[in-house]
Amino acid sequence: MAVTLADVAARARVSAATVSRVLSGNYPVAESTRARVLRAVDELEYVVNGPASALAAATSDLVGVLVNDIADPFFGIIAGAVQAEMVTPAGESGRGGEKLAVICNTGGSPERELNYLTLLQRQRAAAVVLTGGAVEHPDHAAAVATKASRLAASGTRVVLCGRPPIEDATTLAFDNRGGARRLTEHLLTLGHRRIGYVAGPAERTTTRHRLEGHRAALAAAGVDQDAERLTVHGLYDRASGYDATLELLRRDRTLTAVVAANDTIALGVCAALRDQGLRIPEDVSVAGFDDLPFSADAVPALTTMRLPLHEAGARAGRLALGREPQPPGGVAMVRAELMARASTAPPRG
Amino acid sequence: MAVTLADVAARARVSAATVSRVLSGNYPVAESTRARVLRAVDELEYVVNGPASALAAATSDLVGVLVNDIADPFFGIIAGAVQAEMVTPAGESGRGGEKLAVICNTGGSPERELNYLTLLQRQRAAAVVLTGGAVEHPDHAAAVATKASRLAASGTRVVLCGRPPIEDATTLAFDNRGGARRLTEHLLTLGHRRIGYVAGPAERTTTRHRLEGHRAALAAAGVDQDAERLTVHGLYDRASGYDATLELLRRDRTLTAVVAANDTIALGVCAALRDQGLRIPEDVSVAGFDDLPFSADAVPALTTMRLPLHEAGARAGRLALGREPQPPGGVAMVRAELMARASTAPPRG
DNA sequence: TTGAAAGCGGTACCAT
DNA sequence: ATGGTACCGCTTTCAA
Repeated sequence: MAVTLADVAARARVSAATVSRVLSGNYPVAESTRARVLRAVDELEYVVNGPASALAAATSDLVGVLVNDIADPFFGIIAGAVQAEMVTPAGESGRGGEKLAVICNTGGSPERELNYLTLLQRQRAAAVVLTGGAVEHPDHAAAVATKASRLAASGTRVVLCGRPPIEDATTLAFDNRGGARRLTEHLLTLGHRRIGYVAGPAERTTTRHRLEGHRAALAAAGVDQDAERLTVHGLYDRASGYDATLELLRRDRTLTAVVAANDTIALGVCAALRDQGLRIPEDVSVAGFDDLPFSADAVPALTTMRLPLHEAGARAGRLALGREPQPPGGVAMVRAELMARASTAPPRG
Repeated sequence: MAVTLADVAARARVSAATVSRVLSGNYPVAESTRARVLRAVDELEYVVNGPASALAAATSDLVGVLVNDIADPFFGIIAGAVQAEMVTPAGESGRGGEKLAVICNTGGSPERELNYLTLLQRQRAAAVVLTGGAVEHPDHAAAVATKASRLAASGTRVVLCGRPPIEDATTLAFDNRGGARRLTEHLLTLGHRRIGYVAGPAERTTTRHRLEGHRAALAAAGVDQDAERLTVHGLYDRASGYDATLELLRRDRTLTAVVAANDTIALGVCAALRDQGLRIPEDVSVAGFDDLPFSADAVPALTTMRLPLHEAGARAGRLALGREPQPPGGVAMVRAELMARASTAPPRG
């Protein structure tokens, strides 16, 4: 039905082997035949059969990227950066040098995560990049580790981006704990003492680490007696931030600051505060995490920790392709940077 | 190296053919042997070789989703909805019924778009979903149409979501023109007469259609003499919205409203207005398009046209899988809904 | 209901 | 430098 290698070979009056060599460009071929082959390819509009070559070569040009929520720009930015690394640098042997980044949306579901890993294993993916916080349930963690080892064993590179290291994988770990700690320290330095915290889902590594950093800062300043009561858990979305804030205000109307586990939550926090007639930052200062592009527009007074998502994604992509040297020990820490805007305020009164 | 069908067959004491039948579930197999096979599969932790089966069956379980900018939630929402349709409804023949959605980020580049279409053709994708506005350059349009036909000819379903129809593809066209028209009509009804417009890149269908709708509304109200001068083009991002707004104010400081070609631009517009000391909506009303989740938080006073992105994506996914009947004529129009918030204001003075 | 065997379209080793 | 040719692992007639 479709044009095959053999058709091209016949037209170019060479063997299939030669055509294959021209196309993959990993073997010397006389310039004249090479030209003849390429012309035949063009004339016949030949397109390589991916599955066939993946089968024969025992490896495909797919790279899987797992994300928790593709509608969240946090993951969009990372995924986009990974994918951007997949295109061959200009000037290469133009033909088919690219990998195909497969972005898989797990929705944060452990089952779907494993499911996608299986799917990618089935596709004999060249690499898999797992992004974002991991679910901490022990069974699931073990299952993921097992799958990762199996993938690694079958030649698939495994890269983690934004979650704690596991064996057989290269890791770019985000400094969630340190970032959160410094964020809260910033508020403490401004004089805030009653600080609410809106956390993410309980069983996520990002949730736990950021909360730990926050608590550590409070403890160091000796103002952590109310920490438990001033923490509310929810999802990493706007609605949760909104609801959690109402709950926080119910528990303590005298809060002077609220820290959100990420910027999306922070937006909900701000909306709730506004609806309660509280001004930001005059009445309540708000801090977030990630510094997504719209954060500053949404709330000019928002203070956030900025993670270099684009760079992290790009690096993860290069690691997945084996284009960048492994970090020492297989683990690199990605630092977070404080974006304290001028309008962040000390507590009122 | 890896476990193969033959290994499973041997262990289950059946032929490879039988194992294949059990796994694909499209052929009667005795319950007893079926159980035996499945047990062998589990024991050996067998994972189907995707490329091999794609080669033999001449079709793969990949579905490509092309997006212009994966970091933009507009596309994230659509892509996520498409992907969500790929998982088999619970209760199905659990094993391997799922398709793998491949989200491809073109970055709005025509070359990359074609490139990805080739890549997907090479993978023998089961379907391809093209989302978002199309580039209008005639050569490129022709090239895309050709590729689409070729894909369709080789059994790949082609679905368009948010762009104008082409042959051999099923289309969900967004009502950009009508939506934009109604949006501007809303502002006119409030009494606005000097309305600025921040458009997207000139060669995009979405850009042109939305601008046409805006102009049509102005013309119908007889206030389009300044339309040309009050229109500034840019990219579909925040920075462009910011810069364009400064330019608009330079051209006419007495504007009472600004319409942005999408919500992301609208955020930049708002930021610029704020920085110029103008209040929203007291001094200048702002309207956007798409109503992304964060819009209302960012600017409570923002008026937008909401496109049902999630539903559109879900539907596109079902069309890609052949699970939903073709719309009559192969083209369905997706309506936009006006989200006029209470705080939208009539012009000052 | 099950098995045998011929491909599917490349790849890569071995010759020439 | 080029050709011949065994596979790669699964699907799918065709027979039994």
